[in-house]
Amino acid sequence: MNPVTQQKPADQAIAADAPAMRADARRNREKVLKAGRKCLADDGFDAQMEDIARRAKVGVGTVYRHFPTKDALVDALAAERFKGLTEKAREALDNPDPWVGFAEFMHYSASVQANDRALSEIMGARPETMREAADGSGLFEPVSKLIAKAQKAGSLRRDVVPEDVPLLMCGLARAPRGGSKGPESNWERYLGIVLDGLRAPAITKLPPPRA
Amino acid sequence: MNPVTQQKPADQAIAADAPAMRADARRNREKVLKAGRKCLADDGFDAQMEDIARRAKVGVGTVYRHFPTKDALVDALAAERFKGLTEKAREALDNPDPWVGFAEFMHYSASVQANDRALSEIMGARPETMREAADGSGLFEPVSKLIAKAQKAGSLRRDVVPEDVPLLMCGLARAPRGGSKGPESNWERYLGIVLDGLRAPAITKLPPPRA
DNA sequence: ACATAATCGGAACCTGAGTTCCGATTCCGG
DNA sequence: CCGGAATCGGAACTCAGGTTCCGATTATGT
Repeated sequence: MNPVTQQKPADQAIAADAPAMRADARRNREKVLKAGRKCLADDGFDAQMEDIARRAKVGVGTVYRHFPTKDALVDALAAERFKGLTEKAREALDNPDPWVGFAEFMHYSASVQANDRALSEIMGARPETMREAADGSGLFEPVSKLIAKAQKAGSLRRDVVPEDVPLLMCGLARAPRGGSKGPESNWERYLGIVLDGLRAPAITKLPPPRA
Repeated sequence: MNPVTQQKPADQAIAADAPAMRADARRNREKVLKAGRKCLADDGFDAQMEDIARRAKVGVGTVYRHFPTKDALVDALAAERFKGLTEKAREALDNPDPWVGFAEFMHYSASVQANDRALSEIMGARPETMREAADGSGLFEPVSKLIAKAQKAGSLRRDVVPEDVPLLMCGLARAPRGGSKGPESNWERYLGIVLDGLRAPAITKLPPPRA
């Protein structure tokens, strides 16, 4: 209504680098991030802002000063995790054995999700957020190379395409919490099965990927 | 406070068979069930009671008369689905080729989940409900036999145990909604990979299953 | 057709959780 | 050491969505 009403910058986190952010502010920002990591990892998206604030020993208001929205906080932390994935994918590219590199990446990816419920929820139920975070961290490129390399070496089945990766990671995302409740689950068994399914030569013929 | 306060029968659906339920009541019950199926399939657990009521052309009160709680309704419908799975597993046992029978069961399981968001959410995020529904429908037994048979025939890897099935189904649950949003996703590709991973002989050694 | 009781419908209520607001507090340059 | 500005904290607000309530409606036995 008011002509000067300004939109909230659509969910972005408040700049962390700010030319001159007061020292206590930066300190609190870190505390919020750390608390957020822990709470979101434990309770997933259900984690409550108040819990995060309490754990950070800070008022809710402070949390909101740094992250205008719960989603903003979640996104920020998701971005962190994806950066980690991307880094790992790059490292894996250096592995002399392309298959081992690929497998290591998958293992890392699964284990991260097993320890971070929020991440696994994003992977499994929020394609939007996931796409953004993945793009933002440039995950696609190293993963594509990883796949191409392993296929050229003849160890990865020929019919998987880079676009399958989100799908695979989603499956992995779900598995961790499958049967039992403990954070320690049987995800490594599941991963083992999927990896064997990804080896060359393929037996089951896959339908063509849908855009 | 009042000494005669009576507890709500802990989430059970109201008996459907009732000795003498009024005809319109039974009719409405059906309408609610049908609407519930559709809404839950589309929106998962987020489906709203009012939407269900509206779709059933009925008031919310009526929904609550038949199902004292949203969970009760969800449970009731989950039970239906699990009954279907169990039936399919029994049929699969009759297949002359144990591997084909097993694969068919997995395919059915995945496709049901691809078309029912609520079911896939239960599989992926509510071990409790899932366990109950599975036990209630006796799913475990035919599945165990299916596995044993396929292993004896030498087509299914030796190191999978019946307890892995929930895990596998969870992964399948997640995959459907992986990358894209459309109800039609690439789940069949994912299933193909997992099936190949389940074939004998195993390559990757799986860690022992955790209770 | 009538009485009675079960059933219906949907407005109103309640709770939980994200978000806003503003007086109190803390930082930092002069 | 001071003053102003940025930051903090947490009470209060808002809103969505599950659940309850009760007068109106409708089915069923006689």
